[in-house]
Amino acid sequence: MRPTEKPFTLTAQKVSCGRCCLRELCAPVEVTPEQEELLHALVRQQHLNIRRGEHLYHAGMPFHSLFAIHTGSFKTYMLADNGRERVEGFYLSGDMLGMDGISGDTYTLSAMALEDTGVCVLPFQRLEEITRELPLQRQFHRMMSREINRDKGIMMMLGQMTADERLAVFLLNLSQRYEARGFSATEFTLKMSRQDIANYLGLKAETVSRLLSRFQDDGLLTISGKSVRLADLNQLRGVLGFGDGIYFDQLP
Amino acid sequence: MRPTEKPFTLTAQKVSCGRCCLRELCAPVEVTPEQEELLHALVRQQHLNIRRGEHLYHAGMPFHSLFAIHTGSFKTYMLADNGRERVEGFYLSGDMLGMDGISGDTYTLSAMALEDTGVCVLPFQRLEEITRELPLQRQFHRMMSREINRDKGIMMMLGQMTADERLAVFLLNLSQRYEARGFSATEFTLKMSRQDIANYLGLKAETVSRLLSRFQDDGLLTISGKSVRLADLNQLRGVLGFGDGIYFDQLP
DNA sequence: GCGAAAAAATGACTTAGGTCAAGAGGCTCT
DNA sequence: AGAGCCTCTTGACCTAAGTCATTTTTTCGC
Repeated sequence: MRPTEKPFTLTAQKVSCGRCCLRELCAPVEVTPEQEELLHALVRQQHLNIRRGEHLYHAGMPFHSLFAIHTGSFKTYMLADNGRERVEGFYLSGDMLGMDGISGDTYTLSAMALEDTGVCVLPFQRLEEITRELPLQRQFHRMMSREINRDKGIMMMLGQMTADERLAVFLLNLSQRYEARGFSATEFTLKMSRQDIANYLGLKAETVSRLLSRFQDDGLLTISGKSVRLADLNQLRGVLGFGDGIYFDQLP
Repeated sequence: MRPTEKPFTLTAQKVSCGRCCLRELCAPVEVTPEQEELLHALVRQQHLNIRRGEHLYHAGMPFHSLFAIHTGSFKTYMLADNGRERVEGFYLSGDMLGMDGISGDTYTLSAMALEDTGVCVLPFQRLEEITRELPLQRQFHRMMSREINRDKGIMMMLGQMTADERLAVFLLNLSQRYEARGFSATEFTLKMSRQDIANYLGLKAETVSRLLSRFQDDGLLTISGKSVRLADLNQLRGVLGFGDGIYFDQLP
């Protein structure tokens, strides 16, 4: 999986840090070069590399920072008292992670890397200061609200959709997000296990397996292990019987 | 349904506006009298009375304000393209409404009054200014994050819980929220229809009806129309088979 | 306070998705 | 490279919750 678009020059790479790590935060905002430098300074401050299967943070850990995913992907999940796990979301490069921690002193979710990853650490206090100084406060609030609306979309799904609708929404959403990152919208790798997908969708792994096979039989997609090729996006949208998109308010 | 605690004096009533409308925002923060006056000015600016069944805002309407519920309660819901409705939440007095609108220029949900209500209008731009000036920015972020975590809780529920667990969580959550507002934790009125409860919980109205009857047969509660009396909170918690509380991170 | 209309309760029956079990690939670690 | 362990797939069967239909209760407009 690699970008289908222009490769980065060295200068572009530097810019890409603002555009990539923090793109969710400052996407459509105009900042002066000095302000941009301020942001870069924040981002550059601390990088982390988390290996596949390792945690970026655990539920209950003291909250100090948000994280911008530079490369790789994460799942977030919570563990109920009785041990039931619930996968809350999948986060790709450019997504912001850790907003669950803002409301308290600790994170409420755990974040596990689905592959080897690189993240930028954004000390929250400093970030609050910067968003206050730069014209980013509104942007920051938008970002949080987007997270709220994303969750509303998932609730819609979990509350009302059938199993095949859920899987279709999931695939279309991934497709859309990869596309927004310059990757192919129709061919990508599922970094997460069937079990994780199922859990996220409120289903069982067997059901996801069966549905993937059925979608393949119906010519909607080709799947082999973790690699999917969406053969017919429109037909896949057809599974929903109506427009999609509202379900996962993603980046503008 | 009336507060079980001390009645308000006139002065208390004035204070109560900060404590009631905005309690979610500034609950544990110490503000100077002048700052408090600033807040009150914001709150006093515009009041609305919305009658049962009327809307406070519709999905798609331009976003300008948040709303603090002074008295009464609302449901928020979204309508999918195909007409399916999804109830997203129930909001009681003191709750903040409208955060779904922050991420865009319009509200993404609709908010309908479940009874005759009074709300304070909080122009968002002005609110952002105030939270920046007063030491409330962090509080405001907390409030938004709480909304995020609340949704995570609902997702947990919709994704993994059985019908009776869902209903038990729902009732316990309401109980807790009424208690936090000074009402009885065990006797209250369901302002919303069975249909709304069912929709919110990802069930069908018939299932909710049957479960309420079964809970009554099992001695967990007494229900008559819209009035519930939770007879045995612990037994109700027992339906969950484990601790509750994490599912609906409410006010501190 | 009355009658129409909506909401709620209840019963009979159906079904989508879960459960359990067994086999097939496909990674990882030496 | 090969053993062992996951993860995935597939089949057979089961059950929780949904659907549909009917009755009862509540609500609301006049």
